[in-house]
Amino acid sequence: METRELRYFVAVAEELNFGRAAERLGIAQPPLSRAIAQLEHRLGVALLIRTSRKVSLTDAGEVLLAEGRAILGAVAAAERRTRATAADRPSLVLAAKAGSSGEVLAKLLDAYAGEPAAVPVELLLCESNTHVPLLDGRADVALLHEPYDPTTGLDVEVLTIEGQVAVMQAAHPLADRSRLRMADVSDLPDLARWPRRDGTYPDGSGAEVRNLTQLFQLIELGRAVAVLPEVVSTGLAEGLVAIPVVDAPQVTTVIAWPPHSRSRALADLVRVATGFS
Amino acid sequence: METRELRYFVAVAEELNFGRAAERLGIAQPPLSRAIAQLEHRLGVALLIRTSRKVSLTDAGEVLLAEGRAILGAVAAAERRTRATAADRPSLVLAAKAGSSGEVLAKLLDAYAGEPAAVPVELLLCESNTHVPLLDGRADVALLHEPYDPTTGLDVEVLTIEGQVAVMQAAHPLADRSRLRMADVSDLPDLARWPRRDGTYPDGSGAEVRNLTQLFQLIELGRAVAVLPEVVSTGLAEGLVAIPVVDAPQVTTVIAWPPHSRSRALADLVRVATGFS
DNA sequence: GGCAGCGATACCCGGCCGGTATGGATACCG
DNA sequence: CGGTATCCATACCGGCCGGGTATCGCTGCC
Repeated sequence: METRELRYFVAVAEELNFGRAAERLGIAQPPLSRAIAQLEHRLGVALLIRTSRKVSLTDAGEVLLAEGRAILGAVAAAERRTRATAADRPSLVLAAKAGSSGEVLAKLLDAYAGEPAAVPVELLLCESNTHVPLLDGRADVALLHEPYDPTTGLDVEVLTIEGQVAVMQAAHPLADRSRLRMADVSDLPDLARWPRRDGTYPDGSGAEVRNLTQLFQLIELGRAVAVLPEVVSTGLAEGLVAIPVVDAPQVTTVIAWPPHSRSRALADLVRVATGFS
Repeated sequence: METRELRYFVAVAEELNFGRAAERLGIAQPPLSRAIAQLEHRLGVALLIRTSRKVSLTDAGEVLLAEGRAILGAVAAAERRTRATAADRPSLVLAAKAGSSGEVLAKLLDAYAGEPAAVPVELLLCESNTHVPLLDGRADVALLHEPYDPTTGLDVEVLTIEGQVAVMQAAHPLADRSRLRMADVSDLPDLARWPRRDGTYPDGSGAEVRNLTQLFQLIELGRAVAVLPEVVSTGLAEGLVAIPVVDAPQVTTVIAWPPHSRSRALADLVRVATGFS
């Protein structure tokens, strides 16, 4: 199986339409049809079900779509890492969620900068999905938060473990409580909703949010309530309160990197990061 | 980057000889030279240093070799899994070390067989490197032992944690001790040596072993001593003794599977496995 | 200095990838 | 119910590129 075939198949599987897929790939439709047919023939497996009006995936096609995406990401990452090594890139790229982990991040960068063999660290601030740049090679290392970020396929070291707090306007009915339980907040009509892994949102009446900036804006406007790691309580904006949620799942901040990394700088950074936990 | 190019590069990087690599690939040497040159040109990166007598890898080449191996494994795995799905393979393939984990394995298979939606489980018994068939798609799930098997890039659940025992002939000088420390055994001249990840053996005078069958034969012949998980003490052969090594690292038996697996049968098996821990 | 080993270069051929034109099936609509 | 738009498959053609053979150039080594 060539990556070209995988690129073609993934495009068709995502578009479920040969014409649009061909356009996206920058080729004409007939060669694409032929390429997919050849791939199916060589695998001896039907990947797509074509009616003349609709294209859908077989079970095998679903599997190959998932595997293919992962492989294409790995190939892109391999190219980037190879080029970065050749260019003797004198910097580490660290991915982190914008607005989150500020304290840990600052301490980490400070501590690492004091290392004898420290190299410049470039920050890649993500809105969410902080693990993605790690998988496709745009970043060398990332700060992730379990259980919210997926860490499958990565090497990780735990940095901090913390409880969670409910953040809301001081005027909120619950704002005078000293502690809360999940049951108190889980049914609130204004509880913010985060997207699931597949990008869809769970049911509910709360605002749909995609990142922390957005979320805090809504909270300050009194339009949302959210349960967040307790580190956010430091430096909370005027008029907001943070109330411990005693039975919320613990949030683990981890430093993560792709397996079989061989960079000295990365090893140093991880050592420093785990050192001051 | 096409997988063809990666196959070619990995072959050359492993052989460090264009002629042999070409032979291994089943093509002539000149097209191989050209393909590698094109790959380097497209990447804009030197991967190999050729003197007319010797080929060696650049740093970038080392990186691409590691990444390339992983990618080729993933591609092979993707093909196998796609075909397996299409064939509606009614079985799970479970990889385990031959001779190890016998008890856990039996309990697991029994418990799973009692599930309502159980499918036949095929066993793939490995001499070692039990994780390899998982990465290249020959197995769906494996029993691994940390810290001895690498689990990077896999999803795992812990099944059992146990101490280790030293196994030796009853006639061995240490055989009458009731407990041992690592210091007692680590310098024994007949301590069996396991291969490292790269296949080479550490220095020492003990026998070089590759699997448990081999090892037990040597121990029964009085030619070796080994430190093994305590589960081996049950059902030990006549004339052998197992003595707890109190400060040996704990061995964790885990059930591992490739990330983003979507099989119902696998999910059931994992649930059953973690259920009776 | 001759030789053997090894990678690079030169050149040719055939297959395959990609293009255009067109056919066939189906849903939709007046 | 016929016309039409949509969409995938087929047919056919041309150019590129991957693979082959022959050969050269370089470098240790006997």
